[in-house]
Amino acid sequence: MTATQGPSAGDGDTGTPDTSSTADTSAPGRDTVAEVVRQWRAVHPGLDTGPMEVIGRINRCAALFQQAEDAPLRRAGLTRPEFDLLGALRRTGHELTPSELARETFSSGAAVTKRLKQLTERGLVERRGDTRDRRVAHVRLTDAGRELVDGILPSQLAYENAVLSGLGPGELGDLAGLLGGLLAQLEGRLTAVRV
Amino acid sequence: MTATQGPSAGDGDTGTPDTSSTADTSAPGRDTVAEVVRQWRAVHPGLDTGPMEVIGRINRCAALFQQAEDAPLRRAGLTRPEFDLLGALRRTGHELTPSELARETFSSGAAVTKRLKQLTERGLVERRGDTRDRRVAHVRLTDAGRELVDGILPSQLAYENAVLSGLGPGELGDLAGLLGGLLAQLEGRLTAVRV
DNA sequence: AACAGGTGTTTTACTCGTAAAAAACTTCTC
DNA sequence: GAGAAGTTTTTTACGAGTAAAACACCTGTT
Repeated sequence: MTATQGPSAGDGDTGTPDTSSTADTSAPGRDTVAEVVRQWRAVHPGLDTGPMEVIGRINRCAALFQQAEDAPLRRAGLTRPEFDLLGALRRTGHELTPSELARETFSSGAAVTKRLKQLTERGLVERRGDTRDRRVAHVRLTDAGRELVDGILPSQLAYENAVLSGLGPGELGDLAGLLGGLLAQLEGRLTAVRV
Repeated sequence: MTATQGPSAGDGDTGTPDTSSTADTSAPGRDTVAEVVRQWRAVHPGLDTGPMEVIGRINRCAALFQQAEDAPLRRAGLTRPEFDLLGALRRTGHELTPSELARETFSSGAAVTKRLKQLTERGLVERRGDTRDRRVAHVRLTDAGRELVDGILPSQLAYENAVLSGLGPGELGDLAGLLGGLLAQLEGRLTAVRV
């Protein structure tokens, strides 16, 4: 979340008139980001804090989600990256090579190698070598692996549902739409942009 | 981003009638999350993927932001957690104890200890012991530390601005508002909820 | 005053991710 | 075909975070 946004990111007051924005629904509890933004502005009065209020909140939300979702997974003896890997195999429905798994889970090849080693030892995935190209491996879920994923998934979704229960269906749809637009742009851009 | 959401999180179609949703159109740039949601639904037709589309996108956006923002920081020789720590000192404007820094940056005490060690060696922060209670330390920015933060901050904000430039000011405000509401609830809830 | 219990900070042991190099192959080119 | 160049996966070395224990110190009670 970058010191820029610290723990919190201001509500409403984004430069746009609050008129349209769901702005400060916030009757009861302002979020942590608001305070951080306030502090930055007190120190650097000229600052344009608009981006900070979006990015800071996204980062903070992500951190809270991760923390929350780790718990149900831990009960199943899995870490999030492990579940990501198993989930990729489950949702694609077919075998994947380590490289494909790396792409699919946004992690490095080395990390995938290590996770596969552990998951194989636990009997959740199996591997077989490619017959044509002996460099590549094909990884698939075992029955136990598939059952584990299918067992976790519903409770995971139920948990996510509970976490978002504060939002009405309209807000949820709005958020999904806005985030989808943002994400499409980020994904299209960040690969091409000189970082 | 949990295997649940994998790399991408579907657009629209959040449980709300598709009428409004950007659904699958897929014209130019669908985001990665959409494909993952589609895959999950193909495998588990009954699934309520609404929450996934929000949480998956938030997680993915956060990952992309972090990756993008790391670059400018690296140029200054700092990691994000280090910058978070310095930023906390800068924006509060006064000394903080290690525990306060841990709270402020959402990290563990042990992590703060290690970072302080490095930042002290680099001459960016200083520490002094409390005179009344000799357990506690007080940490403050050195001149070099303050200058470093102030030097990085504008470029960091400019960078964030560029990254979000695809959004109109209205959308940006809407997003900030919705996220603020969500975050306020998460922060109010997740501490009290039985995880 | 002594001690039980609490708090602030650091240390220890360990896990996990990463970048870079190494291995093991394949494919292209001459 | 032999060797250069590229690919897929694994290994190695290391940096960074965490949980739990250890330290160091304070405070309230008796």
